Amino acid sequence: MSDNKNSSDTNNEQTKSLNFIEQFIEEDLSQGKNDNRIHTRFPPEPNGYLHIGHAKAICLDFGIAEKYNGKCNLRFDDTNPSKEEIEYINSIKEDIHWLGFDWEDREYYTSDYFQKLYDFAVDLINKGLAYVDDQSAEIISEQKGTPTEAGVESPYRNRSVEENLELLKRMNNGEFDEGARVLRAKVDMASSNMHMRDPIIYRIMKVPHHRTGNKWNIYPMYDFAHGQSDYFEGITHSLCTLEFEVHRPLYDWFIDQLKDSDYRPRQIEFNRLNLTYTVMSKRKLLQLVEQNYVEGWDDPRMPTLSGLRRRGYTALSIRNFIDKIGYTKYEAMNDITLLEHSVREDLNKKANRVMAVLDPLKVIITNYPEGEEEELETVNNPEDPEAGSRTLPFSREIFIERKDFMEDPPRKFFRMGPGREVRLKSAYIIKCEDYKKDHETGEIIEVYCTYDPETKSGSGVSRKVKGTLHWVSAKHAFNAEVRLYDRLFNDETPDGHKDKDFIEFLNPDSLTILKNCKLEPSLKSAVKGEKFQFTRLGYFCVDNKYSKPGAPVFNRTVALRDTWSKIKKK
RNA sequence: UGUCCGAUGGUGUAAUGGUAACACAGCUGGUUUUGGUCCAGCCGUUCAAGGUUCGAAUCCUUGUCGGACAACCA
Repeated sequence: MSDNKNSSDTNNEQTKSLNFIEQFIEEDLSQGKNDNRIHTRFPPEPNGYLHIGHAKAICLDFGIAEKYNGKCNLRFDDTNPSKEEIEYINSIKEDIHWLGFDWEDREYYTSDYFQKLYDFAVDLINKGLAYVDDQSAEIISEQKGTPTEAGVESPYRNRSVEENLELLKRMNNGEFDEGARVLRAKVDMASSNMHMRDPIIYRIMKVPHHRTGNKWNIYPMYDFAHGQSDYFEGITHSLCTLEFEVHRPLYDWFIDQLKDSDYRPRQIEFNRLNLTYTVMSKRKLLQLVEQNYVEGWDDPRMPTLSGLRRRGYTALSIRNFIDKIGYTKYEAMNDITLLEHSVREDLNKKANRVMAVLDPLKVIITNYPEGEEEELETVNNPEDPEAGSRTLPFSREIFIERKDFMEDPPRKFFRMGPGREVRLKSAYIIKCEDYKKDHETGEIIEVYCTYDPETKSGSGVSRKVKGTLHWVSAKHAFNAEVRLYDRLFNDETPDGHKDKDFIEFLNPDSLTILKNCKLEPSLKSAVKGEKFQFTRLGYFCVDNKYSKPGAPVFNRTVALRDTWSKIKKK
């Protein structure tokens, strides 16, 4: 099964209304801006793994380029060598490809532009638009003012061009300690926009960079690098999240000093992805990893792309989900059930149905000849005729799900109980004649049934019975580990409480490991990443970390919709 | 007491001056050898008040509520 197969879902754009970004772009196109060229970029910082919120940006950046016959660059925003690692770069590239996008040969790094940015800084100094400030971070911060009060100008603001040039050179030579001096743009300390109050554009960091080594002792701030990098790359539309809206005037100010034509990237901000029952900030995800609340960035409970992939989510289901939630300027909270719906929708069409009993209860069919066995045919996927069929071994002793038997069942329980008849899926109708119980513990040990040989599946003889159960032949089943995942948090907005830390809302039952599951023999050869529907239970995927050849470990991606559990609650 | 940005069912989006639509969730019921899938049905006078207009979710004004902004992070 391929994750990246495009279905018609992604191709019905002609009937779909444009989002506000596409509208802006089509306006620009109709006005002939940038010679009708469309060029976007996805600019991650390589300081963590990509999560589903990044996927929203990726789908937009690459999607817009695809839709309008343009290009999308991948650019690593690597301006802070103290936080960034090559491991992250590799995972980011893998995740983008997995989602089904490609940047061809346009893999760029902000560090590629360090020299150009430095030259631009020198240029600003020469124009009297930048200065070296000798004050400490604390003092600079105090002088910045507040959103309602203007800041005050630094005493170093009007140094001579020569002195500024000299000091910048010495900063970069490593002659000063980290934090001793910074380079600031000379904009407006009284601006109502805090970002315009003489922002810091270079700081001293005596840290080797993963690409430039020890060449630099000063590194540009993000705000001094990002907009210009877009400009250097000829980006026409810089799409980013809402919080950068207030940065836009500063980016424009820098480009004003830099540009030599009418061209300038147009920044458009959209809402970030928020999901119920999870957290999305990289800082918080990093905390979950570092403090071992999860097993790593790719823990199947994480909203990271590697986590979702390991959980069994398909790339298409994530893309469809993102398509459904849309892009607006309203800070929305998206219901996780829509993501779950998207993966069920995709897997329903693609995943073969198989027999797996997670909590086994033995059933002995007393009138089935001892030692006899037969192969019963079963359809692989009723939603996909192409999927064909296979056979299932059947014999006198089988396992059913413990929950499918009740000693004293209520009226609406359509499963097995004393004297009741149920169908075994793709096999026979059986009737419960008796059962053995451990009176100490109350545990049901075995159930004794008779089968009706006339009711074999496909024989045409079928009485109406209310329930159909999944099962595996005891003799042919093999034991496997199955991991049931639930939501990582039991609160809708774990990081939305002012007085409580999000860690307090961790769901203690987010992972249940079952070691004694009975699986049909065909599953023995399942390969890493392969996806199935365990009949009546949910969608499961072969774990790519713990599985061994011949000994697959299964992750539950998502349970099937469960009407019975709702009836039970009433 | 600042600047910027928002507000349409429980949730997310659409309607771009002309009958408020779609999806998810929830609730009914039907089909079913998965209590799955599928099918049918139910669930909103668009934050408020004024204005413009034959006509306003849409345009204007004022207000209310929410978010962002004061890292040598990105």
